[in-house]
Amino acid sequence: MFTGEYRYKIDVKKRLALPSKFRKELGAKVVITKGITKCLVVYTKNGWEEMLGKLGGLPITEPEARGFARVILAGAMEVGLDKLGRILIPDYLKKYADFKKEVVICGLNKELEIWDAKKWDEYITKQDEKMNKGEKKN
Amino acid sequence: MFTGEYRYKIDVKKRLALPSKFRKELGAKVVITKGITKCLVVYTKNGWEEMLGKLGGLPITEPEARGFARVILAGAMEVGLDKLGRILIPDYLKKYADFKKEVVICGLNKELEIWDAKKWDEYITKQDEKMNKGEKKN
DNA sequence: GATAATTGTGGATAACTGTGGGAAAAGTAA
DNA sequence: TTACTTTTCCCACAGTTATCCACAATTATC
Repeated sequence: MFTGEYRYKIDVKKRLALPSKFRKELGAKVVITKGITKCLVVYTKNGWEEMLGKLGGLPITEPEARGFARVILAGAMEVGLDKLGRILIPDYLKKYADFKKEVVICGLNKELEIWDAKKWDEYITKQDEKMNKGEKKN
Repeated sequence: MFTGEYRYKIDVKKRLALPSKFRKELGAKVVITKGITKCLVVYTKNGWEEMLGKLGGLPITEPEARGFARVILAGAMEVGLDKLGRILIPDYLKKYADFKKEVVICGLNKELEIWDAKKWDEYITKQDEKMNKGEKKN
């Protein structure tokens, strides 16, 4: 079970350390793919299998269904953790999520999400305010 | 299992490298044919057999289905990988998919698709936006 | 609080692979 | 045949990626 918010930097070689707390649970390989709100999602091997199961047998002749499969499958990349627990972020995913240098990794129970730090800050501030909007300003 | 998005160039001799990750799984020969949305599809030997099975399941008396089968079958070509993992793209397929120099190869579980890079970018950007459309603008 | 262990970050080196080009072989046309 | 184009096979090189290691800063332990 993954929880919490962690800040890391992507280095010049596009490497990103995953929180050391999570490494045992993540295993040697993970699957990274596109998430909603232009962030990335990291699945464990098992988590990914489950995800694939939901895709199920798609009718290959349907452009609509095929389009969906394209986004999910072509977006996904299996990446190995190096000896120090880092993964490589493929270019196209880095671009998709608009990563600058600093990112936020957050635990979401079964999976992780990776956000560009600035985007996360803005997003979470907004969410915090929404949650507290009934409260008086002080 | 094929996943991810890779960019390659077709050289002057119409050769195209397939992602090195995939070569073991692809084997020495693959089948390349026309796909939906003016892209090309690459099957492994086994994948192609399966595909043939599915085509056989279609009602051959239906002009629609028969047309589909014609395009796929008449479009198909068995091509071998050279020592460096490259295949030759036949002229008529190159024309069909409107390849300029740069193409995108994407993994779709059992098969690969090859797109002209520019076309892919436009397509996938649109799909990405669709996936994120629930998001509020600010 | 001091020492030891862990971990985030950056580099260096070695291996791999994308891409281009050349030579040999095979096909074509005169 | 000869001259010329096209295809096939092989290799070279540059740029990228993988692997290993170092250092500093943080965290844990006693």
